[in-house]
Amino acid sequence: MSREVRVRFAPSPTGPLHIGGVRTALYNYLFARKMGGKFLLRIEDTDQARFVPGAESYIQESLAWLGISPDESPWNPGNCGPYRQSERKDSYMQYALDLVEAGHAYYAFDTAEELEAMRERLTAARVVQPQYNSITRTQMKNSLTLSEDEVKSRLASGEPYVIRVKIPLKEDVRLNDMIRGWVMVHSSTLDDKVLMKSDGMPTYHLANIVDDHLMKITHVIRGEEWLPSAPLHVLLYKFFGWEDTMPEFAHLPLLLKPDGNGKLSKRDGDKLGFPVFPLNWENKADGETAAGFREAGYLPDAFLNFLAFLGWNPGDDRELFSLEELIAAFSMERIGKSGTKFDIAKAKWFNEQYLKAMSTAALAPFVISDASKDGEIILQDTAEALAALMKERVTFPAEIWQGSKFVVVAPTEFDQDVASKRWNADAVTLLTAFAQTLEGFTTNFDAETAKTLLGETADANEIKLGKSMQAVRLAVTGAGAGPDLMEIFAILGTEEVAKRIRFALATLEVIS
RNA sequence: GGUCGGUUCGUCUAGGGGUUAGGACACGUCCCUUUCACGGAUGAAACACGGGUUCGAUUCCCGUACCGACUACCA
Repeated sequence: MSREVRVRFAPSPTGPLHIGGVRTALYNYLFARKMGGKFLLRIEDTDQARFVPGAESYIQESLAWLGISPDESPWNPGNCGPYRQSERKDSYMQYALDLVEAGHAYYAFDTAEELEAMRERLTAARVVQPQYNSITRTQMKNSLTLSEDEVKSRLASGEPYVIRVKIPLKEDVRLNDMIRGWVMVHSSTLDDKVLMKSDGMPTYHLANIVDDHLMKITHVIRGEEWLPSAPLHVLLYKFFGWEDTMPEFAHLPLLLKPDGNGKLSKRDGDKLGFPVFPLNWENKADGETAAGFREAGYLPDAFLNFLAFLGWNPGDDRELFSLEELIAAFSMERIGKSGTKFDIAKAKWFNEQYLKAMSTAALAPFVISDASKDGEIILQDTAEALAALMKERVTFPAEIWQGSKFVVVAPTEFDQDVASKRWNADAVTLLTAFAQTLEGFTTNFDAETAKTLLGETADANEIKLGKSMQAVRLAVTGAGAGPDLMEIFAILGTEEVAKRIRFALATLEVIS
């Protein structure tokens, strides 16, 4: 029998959703769509202490921005709710108790101090790995060492306790990871992980397995940092008797720092000057902030495309994929095994490609909005004209207005470097004559006409146009470089161009 | 330290017993051009190391080195 594919993204609301998490969500989404299955989102908020208000809505907004919204989630529940573990709290204890009953788990009463003492003792005795396991549990206070009566009375008296999994002494635990193949570990290297915490909440390991089972998850696609605990999870499925529906595992390679080594972290973004989060973030409680790709000017489709290629490739030379195309091309077999260093230059390149492909009409809102921030109200037509002028030469939408606002706001200052090199007698002659020419010109003034007109004026005055061109640009735009000057002339019109030239003529000093 | 995972140009990667080891980003040069970009062309640039298997290993096996993850009543 083949089950409907159901995958989940299960973040913890402990802060802004990290870019690595976004990629994990994306791969889950792509796989679900590819297989005609469902993509669910489950909030893993079992740690009260680390809960951060606002983090959950941040996750929701991030996924919505990218268009990879889940089929089932706390905000649009399916049949397997609730989708927040805190709201499923009551169900976990019984599963833990079942494990105790079956002899696969036990109560432990050790205090934090006793645990610490044990670790110190073991470290002093040069035991390589101090851990609560099949050896050390015989010396601790738990239902394996205490009498049945004592356990009962401790439980009855309300003494705090945890429930720990009882890892078998000698057993090879193996799992067939979709990305890594067979991975085998010996149970003697595993420790008796806490399943139920003393606050009555389950740990990740318990809640995760129980919920994945209850939510009929068929494939667990998650970061490689979970690989070491995967054997424990396999063991838990076995203890629960759920082996026949145990999901397949796929452990994704990690996103690494661009320089040096290690996992990509928030600090890297701060240090290198680019975001490592999808959206801007601010923690109201402690004032912590983080920069987001959206606000930095990245287009969602470009960002998605970039993210998809961090650890996956389609096997051919194509790089530009829409979300639909990613779904069609995606396959788990083509996910790499090794960690991926994060390269912001490539992200910029993707953004440029998508920007170029966008229509000027679609770009206009960015321009209008940026202009209004400068106190300039511009029309759709103007915004589109500026977008047409700039979109092939910028990385981010904000650079359109930034690089072309001189069209709307006439320059009052001129680039001194350019002026000192180019504002010579020839330039002044040419510009004076050109301004006069423009005055009498009333027919259609397009880029082609402007070019002809300027050329004729230069010829008439026996001036080499090439040498004076930058001065012309300077007079009209205030800068020595920028988009096609003739296109700018066409947008400005004869009157405005003439006016600007006269202003420059009156303002700039001629070099000898 | 232990367990697990990984290792092809600076980066992302394709490939896989016999290849001039391919592409993309970034970088250099040239062309286009009124500037700056875009675009086009082109260049430099990689199989971690040592054994083994083999007629032949970058590819398969073993070891070493290096990198990473994990090693909590966090996920």
